[in-house]
Amino acid sequence: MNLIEELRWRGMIQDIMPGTEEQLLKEQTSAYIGFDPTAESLHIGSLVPILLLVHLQKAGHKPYALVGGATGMIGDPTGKSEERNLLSEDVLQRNQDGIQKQLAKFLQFDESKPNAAVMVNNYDWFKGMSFLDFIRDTGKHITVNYMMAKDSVKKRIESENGISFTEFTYQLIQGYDFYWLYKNHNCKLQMGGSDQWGNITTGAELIRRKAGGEAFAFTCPLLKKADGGKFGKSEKGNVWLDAEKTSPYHFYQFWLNAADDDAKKWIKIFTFLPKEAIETLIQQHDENAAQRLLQKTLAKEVTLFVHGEEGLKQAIETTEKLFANQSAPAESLSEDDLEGMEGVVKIDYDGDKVKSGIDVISFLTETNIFPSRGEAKKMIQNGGISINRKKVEDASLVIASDKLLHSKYLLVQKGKKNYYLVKVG
RNA sequence: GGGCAGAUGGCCGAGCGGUUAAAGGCGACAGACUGUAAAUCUGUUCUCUCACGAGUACGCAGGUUCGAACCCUGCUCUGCCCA
Repeated sequence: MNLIEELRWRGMIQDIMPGTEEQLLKEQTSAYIGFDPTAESLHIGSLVPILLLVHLQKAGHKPYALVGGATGMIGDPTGKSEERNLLSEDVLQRNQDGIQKQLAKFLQFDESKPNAAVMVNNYDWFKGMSFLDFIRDTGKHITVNYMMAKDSVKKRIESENGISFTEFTYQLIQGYDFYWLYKNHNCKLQMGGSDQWGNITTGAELIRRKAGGEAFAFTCPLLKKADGGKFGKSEKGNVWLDAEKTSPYHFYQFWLNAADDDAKKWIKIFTFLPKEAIETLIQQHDENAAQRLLQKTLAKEVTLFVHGEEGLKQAIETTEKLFANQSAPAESLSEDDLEGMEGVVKIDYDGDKVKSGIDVISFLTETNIFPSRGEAKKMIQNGGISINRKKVEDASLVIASDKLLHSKYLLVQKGKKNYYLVKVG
């Protein structure tokens, strides 16, 4: 299978410009994807573009990861119903640094290889450019009519909030990136999420008109969950690639909780398992879905890719302790089991209060598991709180020393999946 | 500069003098069911409170009224149209 065939089979191609496949077969091709520095860390939504670059590099082509230091200052109107707030420059700087660090982990930057990955930042070529230069040299090549026809712009023009000139120019700025990379790095291909199609074609158009060159592109579908929800959000919010922001355990849990239909799609996209292996897995899963073989494999592979062996090991260990034997009493967990649970929120609590006995509600608020007594009470009434795996039925329950595991721990559950280990000292 | 329309809880969106902490939907959280799924059903969803209750809230500032998200005045912002 060639690269495009492979990606097509994996469901990673949405739109593709004619000639792209031929170009990739013809020669080693340089290709780029841009990443917006909207946050300090990338999240799993950005994993798809990263994987595109990885596949590309594996196929012998040369990947360029572009960090949008300049475009991030403008704000992409794509998919946004209203004007965004601009990020301040120091926030941008911090975000760029964080993202660069992460990208470096996934691609091969070894310069002795001809297809070593390259990191670029579009701020480098925009910072010295004057407005007049830009509108004379670049703006002149693209008509406003062309720009307005783009979906992202059209929607905003029709909406009641309108679109600022700043965001309107976004596609030109991004288009210029493609042109610049074409000119300076012979980069002929741009990839991205399908929402980027409009911006990408502007760049290709610019290369055609301004340089008389030929450019190619393809996009991958934007992921949604089977229930229509946004991909990449868990109960905890965004799922980040940074272990500090989303622990390997929570990361692993995200994939483990994928719906069946999603798991079937995602395993193709997010793992490098070969076609036959995946087909076998899907078949096995259909025979016995309750085993969740697909989810387990998916979670394992992706966690390994992002967090490495050690992160995966910890994630699985914690998962097994917390979920494998749910009917087992909490007392069966050893001290090491409790201490070793990575990703579980650990809280220290005043031992004297437990010795003299404390009501659950005060306990839950003083440990900051709940911000207010009212909320804690409501959750107990809803049956959403367990302590040491026993559901708290009565809001007036008193916690005393006899509840402690190994005389110093309390395992608190908020809902089914949120665990807190309270260490009493 | 002129005219018109609009600004309601995380979002959408009703309300148009008292019964409105504000219908309905979405989202979110929890429970039951299950496979730590999906679908479904149930509960919760301004803040504080065990509770009774209290405090804030319908763009901002004033005013009319026993009483205003709803009426009046001024201001701010947004969209549309005209110059």
